[in-house]
Amino acid sequence: MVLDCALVKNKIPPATVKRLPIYLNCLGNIPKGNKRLSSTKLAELAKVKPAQVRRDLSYLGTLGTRGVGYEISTLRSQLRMELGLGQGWNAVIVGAGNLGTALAQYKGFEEKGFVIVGLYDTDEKKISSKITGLTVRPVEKIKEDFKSLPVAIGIIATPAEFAQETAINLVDAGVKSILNFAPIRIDNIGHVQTRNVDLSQELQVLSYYLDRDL
Amino acid sequence: MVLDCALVKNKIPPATVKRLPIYLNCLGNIPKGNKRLSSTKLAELAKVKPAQVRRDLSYLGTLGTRGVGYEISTLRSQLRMELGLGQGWNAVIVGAGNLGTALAQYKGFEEKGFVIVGLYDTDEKKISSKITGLTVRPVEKIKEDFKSLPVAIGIIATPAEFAQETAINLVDAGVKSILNFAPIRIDNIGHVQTRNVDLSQELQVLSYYLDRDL
DNA sequence: GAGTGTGAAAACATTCACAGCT
DNA sequence: AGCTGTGAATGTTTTCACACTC
Repeated sequence: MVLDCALVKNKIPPATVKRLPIYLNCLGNIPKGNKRLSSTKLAELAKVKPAQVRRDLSYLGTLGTRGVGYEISTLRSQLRMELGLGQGWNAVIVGAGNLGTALAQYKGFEEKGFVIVGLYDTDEKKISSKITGLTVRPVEKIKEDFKSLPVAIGIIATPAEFAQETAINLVDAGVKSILNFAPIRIDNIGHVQTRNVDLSQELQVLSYYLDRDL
Repeated sequence: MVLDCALVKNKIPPATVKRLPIYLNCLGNIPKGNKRLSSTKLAELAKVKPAQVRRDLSYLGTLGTRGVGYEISTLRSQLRMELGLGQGWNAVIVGAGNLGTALAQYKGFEEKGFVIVGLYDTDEKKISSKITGLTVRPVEKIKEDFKSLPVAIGIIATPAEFAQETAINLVDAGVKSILNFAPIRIDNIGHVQTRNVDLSQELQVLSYYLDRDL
């Protein structure tokens, strides 16, 4: 018989994890003053079925009140906690081109509790310039910089050909996970979780549905 | 009994559709000279199980040769055709900020058969400037421009507050689908398929797994 | 022998429908 | 009356395992 270790967190299904950020986002768009909301209302905002909302939220523990609904502020902090967004993860962006700059300026990040603490590039012309209050630093300094300020997440916004070596640098410097926007797949390196975002992928999926639906 | 209409395309499950662009991408990274590949090899490149590859590809019709594998060039064109990428969809980008510029320059798009034919903004200072060979035009001209050159896909890269009205403009001008990068959800408008890409969403999912895995 | 295509099983995800709380 | 939480039903996706082809 397996020992029921106390550290085993109640596992939330991946499909649900993907929706939690959406719910969190929807809550952000609700006018202040509203204190509670029902699964039906949240479902409408998030474009899912009410039963789905209830099932998803039930994985976080019991949050709602029968007959009444969910208290918005409680729900918000529960979602943030569950997603691990309470602690303000430090992140850096490698690649200060248009994509890197766009990401550095992207509203969504700070809002959700990610603090961009560094911006790196190899281009002499960009180094030392300032973008959104951050000074662009040379990539060689990554490891050194991380000694004084540990960074959990590395975001790759370099051209495809430098993405792999950038990933290795980041892992070497100690990041815990990597988000890659370069149009090339990067594999998990050791224990470091890597997620690849292919900006053209969604467009291709759209394209598939373009000729069939209706 | 339901009439078996000839127009009914053999439906491909959504989970499979999402992987087709990944396979296509993997094929692009194979050195020329290789003529065939096995499901095991492709699975390795795409980070899925071999059986998954075979099942997915089997939805496209019989493509492989038993005992031999799949012919790379045939498979490529089949994937492109199935995804509707053969015809070079026209697309425009609204919002010529950093994100819009990054998207305009993004290698992945042209490669996959999307042709960015227009770039629009409201900012006087940006209008008439050139980005990657495209002249930035005022958003008011969208409808007029589309009369001479029909555009299937509108890409929104504006700040959140202008995203909704941009979507309405695009639909009014005749796009068939919309890809939204602004950090706000846009609903399907009429029959126009809308897909929302939240750049911070993946980061939030990463964050969830940051404290549990290992 | 090597590698596909596919029934059948297993795992996972969504939805229904209703008991139970406020 | 209104709305949650959840067993049970249904639908979808993944995986296994093997008959079949080259």
